Amino acid sequence: MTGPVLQAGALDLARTLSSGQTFRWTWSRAADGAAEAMGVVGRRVFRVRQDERGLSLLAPETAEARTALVSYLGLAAGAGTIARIEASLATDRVLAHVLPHTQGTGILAQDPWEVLISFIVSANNNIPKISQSIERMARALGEPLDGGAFAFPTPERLAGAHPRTLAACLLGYRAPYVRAAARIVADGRTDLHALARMSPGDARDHLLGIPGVGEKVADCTLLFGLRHTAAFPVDVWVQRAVERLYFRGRPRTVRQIQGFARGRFGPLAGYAQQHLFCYARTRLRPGPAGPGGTRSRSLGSEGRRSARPRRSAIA
DNA sequence: GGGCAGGTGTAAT
DNA sequence: ATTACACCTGCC
Repeated sequence: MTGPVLQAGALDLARTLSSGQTFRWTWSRAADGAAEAMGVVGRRVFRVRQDERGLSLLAPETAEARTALVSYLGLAAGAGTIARIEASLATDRVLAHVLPHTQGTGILAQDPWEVLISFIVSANNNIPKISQSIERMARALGEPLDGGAFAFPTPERLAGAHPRTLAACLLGYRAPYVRAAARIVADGRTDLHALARMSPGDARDHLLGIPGVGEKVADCTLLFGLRHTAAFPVDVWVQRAVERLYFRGRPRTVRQIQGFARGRFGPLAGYAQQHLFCYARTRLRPGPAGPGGTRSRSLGSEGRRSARPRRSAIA
């Protein structure tokens, strides 16, 4: 029996957890075909499921865990928040066509420390390897949890890690950045919770002073860790989507795209970014990928008639 | 086997 | 302020 259903509103669990903002969730197929997700949040190992009945927490079965999950999923402000935000975004002509493919994508309330390190690791990297590196860091340096899982390492543990340990996590040339960032946080030069109380601009400036943190990683930390929803991280996918959908495929600099996003989406830019990112990942992907064979190469505002190809939900 | 993957640091203009 | 380049590593 699945436990009581949570008030998820319009949240789409699969889309949210696979939208590139977190790297610690895996998927499995339940006996009845529904997708179940397992992930480490803080010191808890969550098992979550979403089907026709709604969203349910399979484990841990405690009231505290339920509260923590609701908070983590960004539902603390109320289950209707996502629907309201999407209604607002839909007033944008382009997003109105994007949203049918991406609706339900929420923004998680993650630990800014974990977000910071995860996105330092993400630089010039690919998603499977990012997940693998993070998993190895947890296994090597994190607190053991139930079920053979491990918590994300603390700043102190990561700062004190032997270079060989970090090398075994396949961090490559990012290892010194991870180490330096961990030291800065561990010794208090950066107080991530204090950053949460600063203005987004000041917090961003501070983050940019951390080794391995450029504009993209700083904006990801602002958005996913500090919940500054005006932040607009521009990665290659978002850049691609904005150029295609808003500039007729003409190249734009990251600077131009940031300025565009700020003016066009304002305080909801972060949400717009999530939808554009998901859209690009599922529909603007060049070349063949996945079991379905070749993907459509057609780009731009055409090609939005058929249902999107169901990506196998394996993280 | 060269290129690429959710960028950043550095050295040049 | 902008541009070019190298970069661990696994995968195609």
